[in-house]
Amino acid sequence: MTELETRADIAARRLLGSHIERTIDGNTIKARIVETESYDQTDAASHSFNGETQRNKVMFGPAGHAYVYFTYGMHYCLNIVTGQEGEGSAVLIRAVEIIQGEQHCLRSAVGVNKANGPAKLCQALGIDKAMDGHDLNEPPLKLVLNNSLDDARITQTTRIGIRKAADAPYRFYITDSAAVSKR
DNA sequence: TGCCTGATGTTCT
DNA sequence: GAACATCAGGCAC
Repeated sequence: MTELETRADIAARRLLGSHIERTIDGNTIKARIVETESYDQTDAASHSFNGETQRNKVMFGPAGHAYVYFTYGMHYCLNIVTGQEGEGSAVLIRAVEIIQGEQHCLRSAVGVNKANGPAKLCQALGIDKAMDGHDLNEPPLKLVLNNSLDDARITQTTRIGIRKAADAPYRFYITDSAAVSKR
């Protein structure tokens, strides 16, 4: 996972087009990452901005691990830890496209609406706090890097759904994907 | 189509 | 006690 030991914004670009393999009850769901946001310790919107806490300690761990946090009382969001150990940087997975095993998803919505939001994709893939700190080299949640995506197909823009540092252009998505979240 | 609001619990100040 | 990296449904236009 050394490719993720880099700046969060660079890692966020690399993660676009990569695959997540989620195994539930022996069934594998494959999803392509189409939208990401990067966060690091210099960023006021990041959980790591105010230093390490019990909640965000995974962010300060080694790259290639999952940081899952609970928000708004009912939703989980999946991040992938990037950068060097102790750096406190991570990439939020905002949206994925299900490319295999859609029938095994734990969410009933159809088509691109299945996983076009950070909380929706966690629901669809059955990701919760049990996955916090999970090594993404191992099942039941694996990250398969794929750097074949052409830079010209990536759009960089400002993040959404946050108040702090909302002007920072740390959101990345695959321009021609239908699964990119609207808000 | 687009804005508003309720649901809900963890975390931090 | 307030903030929060959200979502879905309801309502007005």
